[in-house]
Amino acid sequence: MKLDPASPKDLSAQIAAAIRDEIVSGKLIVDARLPSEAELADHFDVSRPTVREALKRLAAQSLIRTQRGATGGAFVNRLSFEEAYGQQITTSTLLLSMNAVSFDVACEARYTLERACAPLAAARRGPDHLARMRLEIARQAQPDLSDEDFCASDVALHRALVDGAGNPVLSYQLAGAVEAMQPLMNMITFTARSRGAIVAFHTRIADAVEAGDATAADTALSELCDYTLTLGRDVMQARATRAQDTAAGTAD
Amino acid sequence: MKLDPASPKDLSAQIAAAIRDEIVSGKLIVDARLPSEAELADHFDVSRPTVREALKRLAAQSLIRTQRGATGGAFVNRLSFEEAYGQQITTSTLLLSMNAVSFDVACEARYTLERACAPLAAARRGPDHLARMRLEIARQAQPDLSDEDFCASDVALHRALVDGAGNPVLSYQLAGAVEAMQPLMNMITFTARSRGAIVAFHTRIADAVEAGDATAADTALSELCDYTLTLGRDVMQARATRAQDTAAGTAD
DNA sequence: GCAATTAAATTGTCAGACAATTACCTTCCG
DNA sequence: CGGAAGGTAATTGTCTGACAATTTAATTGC
Repeated sequence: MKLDPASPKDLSAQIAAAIRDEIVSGKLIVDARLPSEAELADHFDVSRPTVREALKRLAAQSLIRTQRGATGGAFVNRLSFEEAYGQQITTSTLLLSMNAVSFDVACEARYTLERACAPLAAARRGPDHLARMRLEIARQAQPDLSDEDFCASDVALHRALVDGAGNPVLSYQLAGAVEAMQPLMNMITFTARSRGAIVAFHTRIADAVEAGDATAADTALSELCDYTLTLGRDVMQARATRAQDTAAGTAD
Repeated sequence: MKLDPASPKDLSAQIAAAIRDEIVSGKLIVDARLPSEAELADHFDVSRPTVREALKRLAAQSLIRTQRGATGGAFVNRLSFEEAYGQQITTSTLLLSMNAVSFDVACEARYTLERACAPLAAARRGPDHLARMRLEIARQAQPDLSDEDFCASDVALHRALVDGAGNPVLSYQLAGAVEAMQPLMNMITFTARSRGAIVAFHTRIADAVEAGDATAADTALSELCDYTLTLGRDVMQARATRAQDTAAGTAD
């Protein structure tokens, strides 16, 4: 096997890319066993540590799994929706936090996508989805809930809504949009009044989904989006004012 | 640093998780330099190859980048939208191909999300987005275009539409949904008639976006979705019939 | 025939070494 | 004094060889 020595990439990166291509192209099917590390080292004419680094790269993306022992080795892994969810969420979270994405942009993206799911959820949701939504709404009404827990419950409710659409691909795509917003939402300190308003919105959404009323669900989501944006702007403004005051105080 | 020896995970996986946590939690900020491999090996009380495997795992997820030389080392990488796109697309593609997601489900997810972007695109698209859409439509009208190229152009057009919404987070989320569909779409052999119909839909969409008519864009997308589903079902049915004929022929 | 033991294959980890690359410092010459 | 050449140190990239841990399969003993 030829590896381009003039490539800017590491050998392990090249090997990982070569194996990844074989998986994506279908040459290596699910649960197929890769050659042993020693055989791969021979094949690519590199040492075993280099092969191992390549395999770890693939393992990090859940493309392969490894097993020790006589019949062990590296196997092509069936990428589960669960694993894909997880990867999507960490990637989305990092993307948002590292690129200074504004609250407004992230919020718009989230609710735009979520509103798209609402009609499907209204038409197809099962009793379990509805029950999960009601459960989270009840939790959110507890006054002693911390802001973090309130946000977590918020995420859970919205995931129940998305799952209610009954399309796993949609759920997967939305996972990133919904979950990645949580750190941004956690920056908001919810007052008792704003919590009450949000719970009211959630109740309207759940009612609409229960009634199969797509339009009402969409309207409630749209208004919730606007309300969330307002909350976010208030917090930003208050923070800016406070920073200004502090600056004035130290300058004095 | 303590690593759980009873953990089911490899040492390199544990180390990778520990460093990843520091990045996600913000303890290690963008462009911060990690300790050298030798120092990490000391810190975690493992050998350098083990540390390297951990670093390769993180590199595979674009969380770090490495640089050789005196002032080199591993640095926390700013995850760019570009990199995130790429990861999303490969993950989505594998998820669809490995889990036997039906054409219908994938198609519904794609068009549901895309329709959500249409109103924003109609309101905000720049002249460049419109030009890209017109360009791809012109390309699709060429009769000597291969099926693969036709599909690629289709993807490009829809990406232009999504980008027209002017929300990079939305574009990122949609990248997976749109691009991952391409292999599935490539299974469809487009007849001259179906190509003409699709180009007509695309023209309607572009016209609506140009006019800022969100409703018309949504309607055209919705009808295009239905039409695509019909095409897919026809192909599946034809394939099933052919398989049946072949089976009957061999049984004879 | 069955259970216990042994052998073999494979991944996981370690130690040490050298090569390649890059920034920085020193030295020498103009 | 300045600049260029070369040397030096730090760091990652790669290799070799070895041993440990784990799991399956074969073998042996009863």
